[in-house]
Amino acid sequence: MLNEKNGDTSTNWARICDTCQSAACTVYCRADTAYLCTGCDARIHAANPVASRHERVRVCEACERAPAAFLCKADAASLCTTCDADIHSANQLARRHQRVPILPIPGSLFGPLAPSPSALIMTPTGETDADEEMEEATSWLLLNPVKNSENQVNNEVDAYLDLNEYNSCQEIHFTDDQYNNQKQRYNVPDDDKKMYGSDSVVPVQYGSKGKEEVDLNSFQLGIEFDISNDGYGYPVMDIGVVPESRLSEVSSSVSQQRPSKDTVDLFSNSPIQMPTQLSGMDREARVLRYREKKKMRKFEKTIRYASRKAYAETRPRIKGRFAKRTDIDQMFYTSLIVDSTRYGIVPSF
DNA sequence: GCGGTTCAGCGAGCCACACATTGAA
DNA sequence: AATTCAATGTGTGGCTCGCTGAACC
Repeated sequence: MLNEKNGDTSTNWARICDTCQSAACTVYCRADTAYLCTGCDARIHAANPVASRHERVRVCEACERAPAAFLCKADAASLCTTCDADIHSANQLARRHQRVPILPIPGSLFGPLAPSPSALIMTPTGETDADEEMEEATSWLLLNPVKNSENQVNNEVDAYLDLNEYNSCQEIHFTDDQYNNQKQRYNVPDDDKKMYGSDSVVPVQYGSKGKEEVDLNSFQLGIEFDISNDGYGYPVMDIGVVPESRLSEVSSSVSQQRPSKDTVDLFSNSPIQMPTQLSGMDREARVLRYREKKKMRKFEKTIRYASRKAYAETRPRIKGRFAKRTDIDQMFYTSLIVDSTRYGIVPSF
């Protein structure tokens, strides 16, 4: 994974850090035109105020060789333009994956790198499991006002699809300036314009645009871009109306990371528009995507205690089951005896 | 069309034990 | 009220096995 010289594109090995030449790079610094590992990034960009302003972007999770330009929410992965194009041109379903531009990491924060956007999608920073469950339940319940037994399944499918597809169903055309800006930033091939346009992925530039416009665009798309304190911009999906009781509970912890108030107001004041008619193909694609997502959701697992995970991973097993350490010791002792007798060595304990 | 066989995929259950939680002293 | 201690409950990952549905004869 690491046996690769910098700049060598002949292999699929991950690019190694330009500085330490040992660890796999995790970010790309445009100002330095350098790929850096987490440690070197923190060290270099904490050196002085000028360096701390360098904009960095994460490295593509697929090829691990180029700066990530887009975040695919369906795959929960940060991808460079090449991998994004490759992966999302594979089939119609993949083509419909929603992707959002990745905003650069600000230089103001140091220490451990903030979690990757993809990780944030899975378990957004600062959110508890209860928050996620609430979001999920809310996203389902709010969009399934009528749940009778006869149409429940269809309603669930439709509602879930509609919520997620709402963005992509809209005819969104971002301006050439917007597109060119993003393209210039991430070297997006011209061919991708149509692709991203069809996917309704609107590059959002916080630097050049007012917050109000961004919010408007985000609402139109149903995407709320979260510019948290760590500077990562990532979309927060499926955040609907939060019950006030719960909102008050979570607002203190969440308020620093997302402008949830705006979302609540927008959604509560503006009824969500649902697509009225779906063509056969469209619906089939939606159902496929629904199943795909549901499958993914089923396998999603949140680790509550990392320490227990670490223990479980190091714990001895017999046929997959956790084994008593005494058993393992006994096995070790037995094997040792066998080996010892084989080589004529008598163990002394 | 029906019944039997084979195969693949999926999910529940199992295991030990560190750690969290709870209740009593 | 605060602290300590013991008892109980929980969560963790890899493997196996049984169930189910599809495919085939």
